[in-house]
Amino acid sequence: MMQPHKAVIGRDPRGEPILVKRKSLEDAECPIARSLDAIGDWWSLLIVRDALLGRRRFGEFQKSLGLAKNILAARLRLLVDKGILKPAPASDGGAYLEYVPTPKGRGLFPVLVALRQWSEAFDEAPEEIATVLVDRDKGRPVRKLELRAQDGRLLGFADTVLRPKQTSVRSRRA
Amino acid sequence: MMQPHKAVIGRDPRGEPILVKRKSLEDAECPIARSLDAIGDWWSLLIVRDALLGRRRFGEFQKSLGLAKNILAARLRLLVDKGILKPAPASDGGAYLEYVPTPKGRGLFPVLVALRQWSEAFDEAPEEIATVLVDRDKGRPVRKLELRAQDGRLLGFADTVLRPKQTSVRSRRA
DNA sequence: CTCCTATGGTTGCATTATTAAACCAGATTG
DNA sequence: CAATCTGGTTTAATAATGCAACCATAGGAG
Repeated sequence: MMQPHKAVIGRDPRGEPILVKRKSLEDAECPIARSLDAIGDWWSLLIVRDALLGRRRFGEFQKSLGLAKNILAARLRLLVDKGILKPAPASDGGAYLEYVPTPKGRGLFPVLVALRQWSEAFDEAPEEIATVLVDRDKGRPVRKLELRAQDGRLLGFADTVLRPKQTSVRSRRA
Repeated sequence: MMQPHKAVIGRDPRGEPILVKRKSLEDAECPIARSLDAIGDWWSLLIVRDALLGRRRFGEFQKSLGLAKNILAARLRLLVDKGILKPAPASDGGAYLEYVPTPKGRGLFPVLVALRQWSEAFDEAPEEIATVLVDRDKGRPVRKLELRAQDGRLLGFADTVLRPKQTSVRSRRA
């Protein structure tokens, strides 16, 4: 069985095994690092995207993404472990599991929208993008994501600042 | 018994075997896949985060992130290639390069905010998150990112739909 | 029931990526 | 001009990925 974050990376001069984790970000203080620890690999977010588009079954994901089946199996296990997908018996009475996004999984929607809009704005070949995200009611493209202050002012990157939380005597990393 | 398997997928002009490479997503039609092709690995987004926080130099990134120097060098090259960072002579007159975010790099700000807010909302140990993103003027936490329709209605995941773009008559590639 | 096929994986193994550490060149300091 | 700092590259190891083979279960045909 795979042990994702532990490995012997070598022996010291006395032959002692040196045990080191693959860099894991799960106990970082930075929330961005923490989120990347859950979904920061090549495939996880794409699986979540597919799940939010309504795909549910192993074969659907595999066909849609074209990734190796062992990798897909490992990723699905990870996403289930992290509470992003939940396994459920097949809704059509079939014999196999379905993988359904949890609220935590649906909570990634803004992340996916942000990535989409970044591509739309900065990609070098935007004409190759095949889809548009539209408002279901009116069928018109959505606006860009907006970040606002509590009083409603629209905020850009330069209008924000990262402040240490005051709850404990932690050293600040950023 | 299984035959020894060689993952040779072709031959280059000199007859050397072309071997399996990592999947590239750069010509996907999905803009999320396209963005992940640029910044979808373990470290790139964290480097961008650091750059947006004002870090500029190789040593600053390395100390902050704690990643191997060869990996950092490779990632910086990649981010420069993708137009996310731009190398510039050191602003303090020193001899080395600085890596400065371009507009495309600053355009990742909403992605970083979305990831941060996802952690804040769903992380199992949110008390370990050390910082808050605040409005610079008032010093108060920002609101959650908002997705709106063109007429201003606030949109959730279920209020949107992905629509195929109307493509030109000509290139209807399979 | 047996054979055949489809689905949903696991296993084996070659290749690639990541890592820590050693090394190195140019710039800065003593 | 030696020592040290900065900014990397090289080396050698482990971990992750990709692909095809293999397997287990379910359903249908004969």
